[in-house]
Formats: sequence, structure tokens, C-alpha cells
Amino acid sequence: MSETIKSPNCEFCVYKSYLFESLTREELALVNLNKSERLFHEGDEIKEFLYLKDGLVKLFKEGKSRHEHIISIAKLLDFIGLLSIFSNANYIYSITAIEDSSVCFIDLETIKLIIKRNGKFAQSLLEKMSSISDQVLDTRIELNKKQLRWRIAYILLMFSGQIYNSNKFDLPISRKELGDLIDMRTENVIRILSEFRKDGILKIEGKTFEILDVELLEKIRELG
Amino acid sequence: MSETIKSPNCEFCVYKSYLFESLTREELALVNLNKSERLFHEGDEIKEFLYLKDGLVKLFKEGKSRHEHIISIAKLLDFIGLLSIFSNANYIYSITAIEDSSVCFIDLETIKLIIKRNGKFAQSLLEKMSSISDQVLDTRIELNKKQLRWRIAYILLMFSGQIYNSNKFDLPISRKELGDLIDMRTENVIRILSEFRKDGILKIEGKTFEILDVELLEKIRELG
DNA sequence: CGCGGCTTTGATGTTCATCAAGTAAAGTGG
DNA sequence: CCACTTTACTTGATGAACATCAAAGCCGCG
Repeated sequence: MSETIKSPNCEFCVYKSYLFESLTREELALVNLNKSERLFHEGDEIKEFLYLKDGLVKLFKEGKSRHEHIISIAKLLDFIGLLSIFSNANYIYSITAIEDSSVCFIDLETIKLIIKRNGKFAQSLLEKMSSISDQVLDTRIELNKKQLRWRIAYILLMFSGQIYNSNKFDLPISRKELGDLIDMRTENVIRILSEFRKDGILKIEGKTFEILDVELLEKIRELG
Repeated sequence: MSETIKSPNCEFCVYKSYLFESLTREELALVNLNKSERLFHEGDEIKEFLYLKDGLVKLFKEGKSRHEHIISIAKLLDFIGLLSIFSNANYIYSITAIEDSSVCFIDLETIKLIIKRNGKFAQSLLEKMSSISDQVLDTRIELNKKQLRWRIAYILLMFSGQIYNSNKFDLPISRKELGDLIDMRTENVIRILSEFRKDGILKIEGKTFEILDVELLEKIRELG
């Protein structure tokens, strides 16, 4: 289960400027009163308006069919929760921690109240939401045009470049989940990882990945 | 080119309740001052905050690669323009009329002003935007899982059920564009249409389509 | 220790993209 | 208005990419 931890004042939060800069002093105080900060462990499900301070979560949809479909992996500063808040679709976005994560929550009703009162804040939300769904949709469109080697290159470079900032990292998800994220079967994920290993692009030991030839991997990603 | 036509007062617009019910009298007057209504002919490009009153438009993205990718076809009451307004992504959504269309425009700056002033309106926009991007994303995910016969069934039923409300209709787009919309090659669009024709599901004469066996088509759509 | 889940590799089959080629329809210029 | 060009449409043949099936090793867990 998740655990609530001591929660510092929003006023001094390093992320204040990212989203809440348009709030009045009074509104910020309101947020401060109605927030909580919690630690989430791997596998914990997250259900509210959230703000990821540390760690890694996955955003996914559970389709009518058996298996989930991962939409996005998000880390620090990303604001993926947005998509799930106003959504009243048939089937809903879920968020789960895939690494121990520290998350700042704000009561959803409080957020809605502030939206009503502060149009500038609302506009900022609109822009962020637009940007996020753009990004998600673009990725999806690109993914479906490209073939499997491209997808693996893409996702490996995402982990090394955007998430861990290192050529060496521990993959936080299973190979099956990796497949769910980039729309391919587990077997093919493994097959292409093996290819890359044989070609000297990767070094793999269980969950530990090291990209040996970044340039080549980028080349694979650039050329469709 | 598009032509501006006489534009009635928003106060009495049948669509007022759909989006603008939360506006104050004063704000509505502002909208009224800053709107224009225009006729668009097939092929005309649309670039502003819009509100489709009649006709049919397509929303698409032009990718880095050669061919456009159609995201959605929209008719009456749909509010697809939303996605393109706040978007500052690398490549942008475009809207083009595929049938002669009548569209109500509102100056973008006016809209932004009202968002800032009227939080309730902003919230309504947030909800609509969420719902639209949900829908678009869901469709895309479903499409990419299913095979070609499913996709054709889906799109034919969309035209007959959601757009024209008739089993007989003129397809407003080319077979190539149909392919762009549901992610398949022109040749395969034609091939499967032919199959359906041979199976007695469809009657096709050029652009004129008639669905003879709706139940069977729905069955194809239900079973992956 | 044995069960189930994750991982890996190989063999096989299906689906679909691609190539090719020909017909019909729709613009275009003389 | 007709010859010409271009664009849309259609069908068939081929091959590549990928899903599926099968089987075996590995690991953690009750």
C-alpha cells in the first residue's frame, strides 16, 4: 500500500512554477490544505489528480479484450494524470507505479473549484492537456507506421535518454509490458533484443540493459 | 474559397446550450460580436476555432512522411476543432471540408479571454477536450489491433449510422482517403469492398454505397 | 518440490504491403 | 470537342513482416 508522508508547503515546492504560477496566494493556500504527498510502491494503483515528484508510473487503458494497453510511461514533471481526470469514457485510464514513486496529490474537488475561479489556471491546464494528448497521439501514429526494430530502438532510447539519462539502466517493466507499450508480441520483443545483442548494440543481463552503440541505435530509429 | 454569410445572433443559436450555456449575457454578447459564419466548399481549409453547423469535415495530421493521416471525420455538433487550438506541437492538426459545410467561427482571442474570465466555461472545454481526445485515442488503439475486414465494417457502419443515418449514402472521400482514415492501403480497401460486394453485404456503384446486410456487417465488427 | 509465470528460441502460417498492369474516369490544352 | 494526360480504381501475383504455436529452461514462491 501507499504511505502518506510529511508534506511540505506548496508555496515552496520546486514545481510550483510549472503549473501553479497563476494561482493567487489564497488559492495556493487552498491547494496546500487539500493536498497530500504519498509514497507509492511498485504495483500500487493511483487514482487521483496527481503530480509525480519522483519515480516512474505507467498510464494505461484496460481494453475490452484481455490485455491492457500501455499509453505512456511517465516520470518527473510529467503530468499524465490530466488525461484521466476529466475522462468519463467507457473505459478509463489507469495509473500504476512501476518504480517506487513519490507523488503529490490534490483533492479533485479542490482542483475543479480552482478551475472555476481562476481562468488563467484553467487555460494553463487546457494547454497542458492538449500538449499531452498531442504527444500521446503522435507517438501512437508513428508507432503503428514503423516496424519492430524501429519500435525497440525508440523505446530503448526513451529509457536511456529521457528517463534514466544513462546508457546503462534497469528496465522497470517486463518484456511483456514492453510489448504492450509499443504494440508487439512478447516473443518479438525478445527476438529483436537478441538481434541487437548479437549485433553488439546492446548488452543485456536480465533486467539490466546497457546500450553499447548509441549511434547505431539512433540510426535505426531515424531511418524508418 | 469560403464565403461569409449572414450570421444570426448567438443568443438564439440552437447550439448555444451545447457549449455556451455557462456564459454570462455579457460574454455571450462578446462572442456574438467576434464571430462569423461561413460556407466552406469541398477542399477548403479551415484554420480557426470553429463550430460545425452543417456539412462534413476531416481532421488530419500531415506527418513528416509524405502522406497525411486522417484522425477523424466530423459532422454536426462535433467539436473537433478543439484539439487544434491549444496545440503547439511540431506538426499540427488541419481541418478540411469534405462536403460543403457551414461553420460558425469565433475569434480565438475572444475565446481565450472568456476562458480566463469564466472558469465554468473553461471546465466545460476541458471536459469536451478530454472526451474528444479519449475518443480519438480509443479508436486508434482499437483500429490497430483489428484486421482489415473489421476496419472496413467499422467505417462503413460509421458513415451509415453516425453520419448519414441511412443504409444508402455517397461516400464523401476517395478510397485512398478511406485508407488513410483506417490505416490501410488503397488496394486493400478496394479488395475488401469487393469481397463484401460479392458476399452480398454491399452494393457499390462508384461513390454510392448501399449496405444490404447490416446485421452481418455488425457481426463482422463485433467479432474481432 | 512443483506450480505458474516470465523468458528464450525455433518452426509454421497468415495477413497484409508491395509490385505490376490494366481499365475507367476526370481534368487539360489545343 | 477531341486527343492527351493524369488521377482514381481494380485485380492478380509475390514476398516480407509479423502472429501464432510449440517446447524447453529459468526463477521465485507457497
